[in-house]
Amino acid sequence: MATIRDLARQCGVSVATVSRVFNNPEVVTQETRDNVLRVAARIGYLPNESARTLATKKSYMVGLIWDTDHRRPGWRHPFLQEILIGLKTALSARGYHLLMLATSDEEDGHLRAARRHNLDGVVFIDNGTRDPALIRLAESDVPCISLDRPAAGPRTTYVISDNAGGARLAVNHLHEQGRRAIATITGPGRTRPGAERLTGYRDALAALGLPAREEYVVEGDFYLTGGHSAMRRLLALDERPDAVFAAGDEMAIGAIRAITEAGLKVPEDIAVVGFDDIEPAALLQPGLTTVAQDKAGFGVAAATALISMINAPAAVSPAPSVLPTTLVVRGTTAPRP
Amino acid sequence: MATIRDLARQCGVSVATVSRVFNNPEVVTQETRDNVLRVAARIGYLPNESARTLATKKSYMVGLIWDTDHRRPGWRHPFLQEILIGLKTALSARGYHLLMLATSDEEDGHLRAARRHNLDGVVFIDNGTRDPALIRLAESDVPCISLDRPAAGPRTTYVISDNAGGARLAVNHLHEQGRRAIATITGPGRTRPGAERLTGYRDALAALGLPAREEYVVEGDFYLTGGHSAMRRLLALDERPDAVFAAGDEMAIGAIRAITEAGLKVPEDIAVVGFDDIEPAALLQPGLTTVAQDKAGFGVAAATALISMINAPAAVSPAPSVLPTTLVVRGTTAPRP
DNA sequence: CTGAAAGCGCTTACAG
DNA sequence: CTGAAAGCGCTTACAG
Repeated sequence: MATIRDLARQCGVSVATVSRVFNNPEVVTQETRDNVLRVAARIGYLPNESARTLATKKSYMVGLIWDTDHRRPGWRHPFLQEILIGLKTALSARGYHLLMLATSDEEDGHLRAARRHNLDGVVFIDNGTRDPALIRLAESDVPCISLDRPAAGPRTTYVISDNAGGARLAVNHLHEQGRRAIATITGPGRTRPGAERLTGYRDALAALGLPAREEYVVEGDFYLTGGHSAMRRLLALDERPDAVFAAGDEMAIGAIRAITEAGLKVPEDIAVVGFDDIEPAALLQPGLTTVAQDKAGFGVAAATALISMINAPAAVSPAPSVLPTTLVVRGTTAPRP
Repeated sequence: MATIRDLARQCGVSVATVSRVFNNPEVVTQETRDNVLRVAARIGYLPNESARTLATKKSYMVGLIWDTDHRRPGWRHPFLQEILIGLKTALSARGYHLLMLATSDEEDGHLRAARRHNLDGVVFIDNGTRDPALIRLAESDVPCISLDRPAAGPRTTYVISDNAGGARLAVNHLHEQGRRAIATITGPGRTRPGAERLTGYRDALAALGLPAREEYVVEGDFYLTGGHSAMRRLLALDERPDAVFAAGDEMAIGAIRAITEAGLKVPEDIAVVGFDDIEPAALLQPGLTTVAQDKAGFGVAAATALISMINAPAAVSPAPSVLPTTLVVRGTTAPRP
């Protein structure tokens, strides 16, 4: 591997000049610049990023903390994967690489990794909000951005969907279809998206003048099995709902299964709306009507906010980004017969 | 940030000794070792990885090349994601981080990135075999491992499933169910998994003494739409098959849809077997019988092979790993009525 | 516009 | 077992 010294020697200039050709080209004459570039290409010179990082304190690497240890079931993953791809693409476009950090069980493990590797910033994805290691990192001076979950710190912000707005879209749509007994299967109450979607559900009912029946609110877990058992509870009610808003597609699919098992039909007897628009939603028969999150938007918003923090002189946390959601109508909703 | 010099000063030893405490502890006395460690913890000393890499040429980072540009449709992604998680976990366990490389359009882009970042190795996932940039990298002295696709080079190997064996499992299972008119929807012929699964299908038919009818072999594209149209072709045959082996779950799902649309039933009229065991396979109704690939095994095998190459002195490519497949029986196959 | 020199934070023979 | 010194490959004031 040719070093900057080799290149300088072959060009008959100092290493400082070679360095300038790559980092500050406008300061060196056209002639030397061309020459250095030509020789560099010929001998295959490549700057050593470790040496650059050591000298500049800038790694152009962003850490990704994705706790893949607790192997949870379900279809949440495709959602995360799309976000991950969007993030990587957006970061790539601005010259940053993404370093997937090894999981660590020490409380300062993530922060240590960030410092050791001179990471310019860190992204959290699919992590618990209460994880002490994340809090530690978020509260440090390392620029951080959390996806789909709130997080706070001097140089920390987050990107989240308009969960309440999406829930209102779902309820309003069901109402337009003539449904009046609209139940909901919620996410875990402790999660931000779970809580916000429930708020949106309640607000929409109120705005429509529909009664708020507490027996129509059943808590799920964002997974298929939780949706299934929640739906069974709803089916056992004296006054069966004619529509269900499930706060996640997986739960919606579990609910549909419970409905079918009970000998009822979707959407004729009970209409179902989910949340997320994961890929299988379009492939089921009937297709799942759902509230779509802007997955690519997550990546772009996260990259933009993170890089602006990285380039900002001191502690400034941009406001959280709230991404709009859209309703995707498929076969699990239809006008009430 | 405390440096090794700060730490050495506070401990009253040389930086060399501090370095040894972390890299070669058995060579320093218990006493100094304990002292250095204690002070290090107190002042929060963290070794700078860029400096270490510069000095040692070892980064403990493995590059991941995952071409996410060509946004292909479908359910292939969950499969890749599970592999990715397995890989990351296996690498983490051995102290390696995974650097997701920015996509590049230069032919030597990946190789340059590997060299610039002092990557210890590189993993390819979901890339075309004929990509010149990958060939360039595979033929370099950088240890490389390709997942689910063959690749060759002085320090390159790959991990792949026993595709032919899996296909035989599928055909034998259909035969046991009393099916005799067994068709197949293949993957693209140019792909290794596509070609091998077709071979397995043919071999199994021959071993069972069933005739090889060329009209029962229809090429698909690994995606839902390809499976759908391939199935329509099969349904149009004079002698309709009573079973289909689709070389991918997505195609199987497309095939089921086509069968249903034709007014036929799965598995009564036509039994269907897929390949991959992607998550939705278990969630459809009826569940999809399929040949499962060992997704976690990919990650472990890849990490093991890669690290052994990294630690091997010179050019040695371990033999490719071939992972066994297993049949997962669900609702889309049943004895012929 | 360019060069000499110091410095980034480590590791590792080489002596002792 | 430990220290002094050189070296890894860059960047960046500071002079000129």
